[in-house]
Amino acid sequence: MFEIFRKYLGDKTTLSNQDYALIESLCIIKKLRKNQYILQSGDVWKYDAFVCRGLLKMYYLDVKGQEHIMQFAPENYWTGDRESMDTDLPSKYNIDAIEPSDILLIEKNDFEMLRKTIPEFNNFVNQTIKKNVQTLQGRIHTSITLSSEEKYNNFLKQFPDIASRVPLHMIASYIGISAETLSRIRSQSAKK
Amino acid sequence: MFEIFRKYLGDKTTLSNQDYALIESLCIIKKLRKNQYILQSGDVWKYDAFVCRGLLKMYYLDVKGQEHIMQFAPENYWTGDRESMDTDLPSKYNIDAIEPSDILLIEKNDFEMLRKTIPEFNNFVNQTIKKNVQTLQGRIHTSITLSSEEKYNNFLKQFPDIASRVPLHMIASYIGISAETLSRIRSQSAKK
DNA sequence: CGATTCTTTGAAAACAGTCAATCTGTGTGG
DNA sequence: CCACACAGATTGACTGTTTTCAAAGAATCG
Repeated sequence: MFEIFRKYLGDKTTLSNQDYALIESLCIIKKLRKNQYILQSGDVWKYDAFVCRGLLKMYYLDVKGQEHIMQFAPENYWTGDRESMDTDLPSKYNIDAIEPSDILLIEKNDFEMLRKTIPEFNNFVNQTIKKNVQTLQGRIHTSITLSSEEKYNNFLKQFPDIASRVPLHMIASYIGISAETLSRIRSQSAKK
Repeated sequence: MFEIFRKYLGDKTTLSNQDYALIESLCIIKKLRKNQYILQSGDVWKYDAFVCRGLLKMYYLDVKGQEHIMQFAPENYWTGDRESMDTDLPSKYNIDAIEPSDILLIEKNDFEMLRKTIPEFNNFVNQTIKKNVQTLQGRIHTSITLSSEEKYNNFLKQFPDIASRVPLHMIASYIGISAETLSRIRSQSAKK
């Protein structure tokens, strides 16, 4: 299972076998069943999580028990609540597996150590953070700019793979509209 | 004017006079009149910009000519289009001054150099980026979770200073609703 | 003062949310 | 292997919210 992570890193960096050995020694392997949590609101998050296989979601549960999806994390994506990790405060969010998944966890301090000891790894992480910021900004942009229909089309364009793997109501939750509205939007679009 | 930046840095870091001298030598001072651009869509952004005085906004102009505000940057905030800077691609956004403003620009390469030569400065930048990520995530959270009224109240709580300095229609633009709707929401709230 | 920008208001239309019922497909246990 | 339960999707009717357009009132600035 580490092989997948190794391959991912190999695409983005040039690390020595020693580096890989060090990284591997710090990885905690976790196999998740469908619906299994890796974070529940109230817990403090202490890891960086890399998804090798499967699909997770991070979401907020409001007072009415409704789910608001902040992020989908398919294979080769990172997930976790950075805010909780950085502040050591309990998380507002939940993360669980939409599909049976394999993930790697690296403990916060180990991760920092890796960044300090392997400059290449650090550069790679900085790159990843930059991309992440771009993604977040893009989502804000679409959320204040686009109509519901445009948001949906944009989602399909941006995450075609995810769109076909998750139920419609989760896409609705992600873009911030009700499942019924999305269903109607989609049937309207189909007519054209 | 550098004094303001120095004070800001002093609050967050412990730098030597030498460090400050180096930083100052790379700062480009810019005074802006009201409505003056520092970035227009189509340009490539190449700086980190620190606001010493005044208030800027970063926004997207849609096909109808409507403004969608991505960020307000008052004194002691950073602004700029990181995406354009990181990718060297033309920006989609505009940045201009809502109030007469004084800003400091540090050229992208100089900024990187500072991060490499002054570890304290680098740590500080990393902290700032973390906070920025939290802010972005928080905004996504509110945008998919809250009603229009709640978004407005949340804005007032989060940015009371800005709320009193910008016209209502800019707040509306920032939270992603029409100016008329916000006007009505506000008069409703007043009744209670 | 005159011009511009900002805010408010009204009325109509478009849009989205809710609730409840039905339909569909899938998978599990008997 | 069937029947049933269950999760997801769709639809209708209704309600509530938001947008749009237009016009009129404030407020601000040179």
